[in-house]
Amino acid sequence: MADKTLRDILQAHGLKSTFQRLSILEYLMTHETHPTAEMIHDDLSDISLATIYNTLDKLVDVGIIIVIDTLKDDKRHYDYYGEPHYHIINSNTNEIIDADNFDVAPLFEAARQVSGLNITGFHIEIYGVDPDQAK
Amino acid sequence: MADKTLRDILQAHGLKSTFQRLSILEYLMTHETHPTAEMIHDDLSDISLATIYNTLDKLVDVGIIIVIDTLKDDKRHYDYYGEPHYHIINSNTNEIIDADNFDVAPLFEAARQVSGLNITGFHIEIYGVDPDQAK
DNA sequence: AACTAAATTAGAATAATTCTAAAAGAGGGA
DNA sequence: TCCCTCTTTTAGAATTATTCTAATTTAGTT
Repeated sequence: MADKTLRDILQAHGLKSTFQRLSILEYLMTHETHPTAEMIHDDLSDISLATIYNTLDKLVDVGIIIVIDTLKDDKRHYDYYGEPHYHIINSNTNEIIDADNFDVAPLFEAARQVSGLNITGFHIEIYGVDPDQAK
Repeated sequence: MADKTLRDILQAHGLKSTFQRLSILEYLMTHETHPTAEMIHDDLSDISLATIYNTLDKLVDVGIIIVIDTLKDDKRHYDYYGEPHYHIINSNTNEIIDADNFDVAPLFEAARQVSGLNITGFHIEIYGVDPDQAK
């Protein structure tokens, strides 16, 4: 992961580059674990927890990452959002799978028709269970 | 709203009928406000806040209602889930619109293909802004 | 190199939600 | 109808993820 690229991403969204932001962004881009603020802080322990939260908020605001807060653990999980995608959550394990094999255009159009709004984004979570488990 | 019907709904999901559960369920069925626990407690002030939370958890567990916790206000909102539907959120006002003009079957099939899971449910939030507002 | 607005930080504060343990109630059976 | 047992309700305390504060440091520009 070239440092240059990370700086470019931040700059493209109007964010100053700092050691902390570069580290956190790289962390999110290279981990598929959908971590919480605390999990990031455990691994990047030189960065204060306040900065972890501040930075995550900023990255969410500009759309670089998104929040997943529909898990049962009462914590916010974060996900690098380079390309739009949806989430499949295994209710047996709470594992989150990224997927993009679905065209959201018809859904956007349906939402526009109902609401009259300009659609700007979406959050989709699909829940499932292991096929051999009762529920 | 016949009391009988409310009891039937609870019973069909294996929940005992209590005055508190009947009141909270009726409240959710007759309000389109997607209330928080606190909002429900404000209106049903004879019911303790602990019971509001306990009951909401139970109703979510059996699938009678669902949680919406992707708003910016850091509170959980609850929604009667008589029929499956998705949510359109106006980012200017945080208003939540219920909509069902979209067939989720293709999305379920896509998710099944990717994950191999038995799909059990979904949460969809579509975000939009008023057309005449920049963003 | 200096300047200024923005970012970082430690620690305190907040507040939504959960927990505890005691009292009340629901529903089934006799 | 009256127990009986298990579940539900409750007030208030406890928890904890997240936010706030105010002082320090830093990034990016002149």
